[in-house]
Amino acid sequence: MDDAKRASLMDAAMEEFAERGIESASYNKIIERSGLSKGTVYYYFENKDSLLLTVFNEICERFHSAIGDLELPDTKENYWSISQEYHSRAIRFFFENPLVWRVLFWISKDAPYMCGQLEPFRGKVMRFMDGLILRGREIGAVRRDIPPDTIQRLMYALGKVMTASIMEECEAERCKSRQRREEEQVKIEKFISTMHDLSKRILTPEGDLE
Amino acid sequence: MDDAKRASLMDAAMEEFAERGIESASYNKIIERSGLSKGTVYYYFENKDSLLLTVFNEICERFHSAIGDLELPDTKENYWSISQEYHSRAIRFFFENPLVWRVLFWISKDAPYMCGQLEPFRGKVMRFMDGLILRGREIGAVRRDIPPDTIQRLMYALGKVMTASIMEECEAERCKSRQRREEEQVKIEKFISTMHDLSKRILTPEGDLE
DNA sequence: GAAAGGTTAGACCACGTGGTCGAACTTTAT
DNA sequence: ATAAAGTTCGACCACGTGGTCTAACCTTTC
Repeated sequence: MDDAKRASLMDAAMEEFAERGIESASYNKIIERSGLSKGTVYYYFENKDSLLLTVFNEICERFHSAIGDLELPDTKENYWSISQEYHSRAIRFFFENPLVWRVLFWISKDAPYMCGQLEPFRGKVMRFMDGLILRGREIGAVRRDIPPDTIQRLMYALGKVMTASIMEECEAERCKSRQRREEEQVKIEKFISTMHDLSKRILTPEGDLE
Repeated sequence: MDDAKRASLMDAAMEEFAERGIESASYNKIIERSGLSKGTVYYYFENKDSLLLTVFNEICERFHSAIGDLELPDTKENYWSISQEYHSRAIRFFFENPLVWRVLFWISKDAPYMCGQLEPFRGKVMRFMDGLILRGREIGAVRRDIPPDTIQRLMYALGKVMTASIMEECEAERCKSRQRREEEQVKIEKFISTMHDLSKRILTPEGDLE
């Protein structure tokens, strides 16, 4: 498929998905937005799901390359600095790609709808985080009295709520008082440390609480 | 409207909402499920939204009367016992009304769709929790470095993830090994204390961490 | 008993949806 | 130059949706 066409289709899909969510997004509307014809789009993507798969894959790759390589920690002390670095990179990426953030936000909501088809791609985005938590358990940085998958969900929920809060706040500020970029950076800085504090509090095993 | 008819409509609506979520629920399907005719239902509820409003109101009342009256705490020590009592009652209620849990789950997802029309009713369910957090701030039981509404969202997310986890777990156990009710109670007991521990960790102000 | 008002039933409508299809156009291979 | 393959187009279809409307049916009132 022609690069320009592909790009305009991806953009249209991202916008539609971001605005209306995965389930509510209309394939017809996406096609309309892209400026391509129905025949063309259907020629390459038999339905909305297969298009979503491609969009999601692209998102995952962008995210993955934005995070770069981070090694799993091998000591407790190591754990927290790596965890913080990860949070830091992730939040910065989302700040620079708000559309991606919204699409992921919706995907995490509508997840059951795709019935696990997205799992392999989700893996790319989440593998590190999942692995981090498991490793944390092994080296004693993460509590063991809560099942790993519950911990994972907790951390995703934490990330989601906190990121949504800070993004909304900055969005609002930008609208009304067009705050300077540096101020925003300070806020993000503080946000990251709050995130870090929270995840540390939640994860630390009983005995290690100071 | 006839009581029996009203009840069958409410049941149908609850089921449909619980299964498919608020947005995806089909008013047509609800009507069909209820066994009533289109004319009848439209005679009382002009659209899906107004039906949802009624359903939600009923849920709120049930929840509210299940929780009963709890006073807001006036000391730090008081705070945690009341908070735990609230969690305990809420989780027990949801365990006894899984359908209600699912509907609320969806509503919290699809909330923006109703554009705040549900707010006054939500108030009934959440007022105590919201008030508790604010009071906690005042009496120094809850940290002040995170805005109250972010804290609230955090606590809802925490409750949602944790409740979902425990309910899924019990559901699964029930299916495969038909575990005894007492075992389940023990699990719930443990779950409540974990919830309590988590919320305490998250909320406690910096200086007060032991 | 008849008129009036409240209630019920379901045929009907317009619309947006996902999806198909054949004809036309473009590119490539022979 | 011609045939074949690849691509594009948009009219078209069946379906489920929210919602309307009239004719009939009760129930109450006079």
